Amino acid sequence: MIEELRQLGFRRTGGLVDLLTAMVRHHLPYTLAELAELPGLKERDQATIYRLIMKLKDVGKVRQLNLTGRVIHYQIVVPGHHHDYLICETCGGVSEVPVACTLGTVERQIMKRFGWKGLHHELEFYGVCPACAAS
Amino acid sequence: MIEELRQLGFRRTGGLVDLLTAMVRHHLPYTLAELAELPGLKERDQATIYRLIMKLKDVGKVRQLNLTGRVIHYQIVVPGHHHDYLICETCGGVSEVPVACTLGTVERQIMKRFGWKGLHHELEFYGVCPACAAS
DNA sequence: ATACATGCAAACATTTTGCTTTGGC
DNA sequence: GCCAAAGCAAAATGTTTGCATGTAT
Repeated sequence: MIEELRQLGFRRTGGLVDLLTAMVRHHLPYTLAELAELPGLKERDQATIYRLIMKLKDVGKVRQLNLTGRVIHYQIVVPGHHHDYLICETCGGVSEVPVACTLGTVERQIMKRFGWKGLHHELEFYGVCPACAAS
Repeated sequence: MIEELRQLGFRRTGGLVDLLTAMVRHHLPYTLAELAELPGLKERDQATIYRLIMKLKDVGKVRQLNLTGRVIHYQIVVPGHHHDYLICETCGGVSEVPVACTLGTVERQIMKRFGWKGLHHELEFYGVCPACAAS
């Protein structure tokens, strides 16, 4: 993957390697602050991580998720994988929806009928998780 | 509608009336800054609008949308209406998806099978709008 | 050698809160 | 008169940028 990025003008720096390693491990959404706490990134400046994330976003390797309004989440893009999210409005927890997503057809429909390009989507379900509902 | 809110402990203040009037007019998503520019709200303090929005959110009359990651949008809830959004990554424009949404069944499925309560969802399609694609 | 990446610090944009005054009930 | 809402100003939070230094190519 690093090789692929080098084709795109990236340098093989310690920061890039550490960041990709951390993000690929579970390919979950992370905030900038969470990334800076991950093993291998603890010593790195958040500004550095931020700039790497922006570059990876530009080439489509990272996707930005607006899950909460207060912090931005970032997730590594794994080809063939799609994610939808379940967010608890009480505890703020984020998990993935254990149900297949069927919006690909809608996406293609919009591109074809209305002339949009490069569509992708973000789907979040908000509510109260079982644990919070119990208490 | 004001009457309904009074049952919930709201006072019939000028701010509340002006805010509801502005938000109901087109029932579109607005940022706090945009709300403060709307007719009838120009003279009101943003903190006042903010606190009203929070109270309305608490009772389910307003929904928060995390469309961009940098600013939060708020939209009045109109029973029976549901909205999905098309967001241009180039110009930042927000429009509504002119296609019916079929996620209600998924929602019920998640509540039933996994024990979540009070689910609703937010769906955004991101891409490049026809106008930006042309230039 | 050169250009890009990094670290540190500061600038920015928004959201959120404290406190005093005003106004609804 | 009492308690909540409004207005003003400041604090808090998270994102983004400037600049000097280090490093990959």
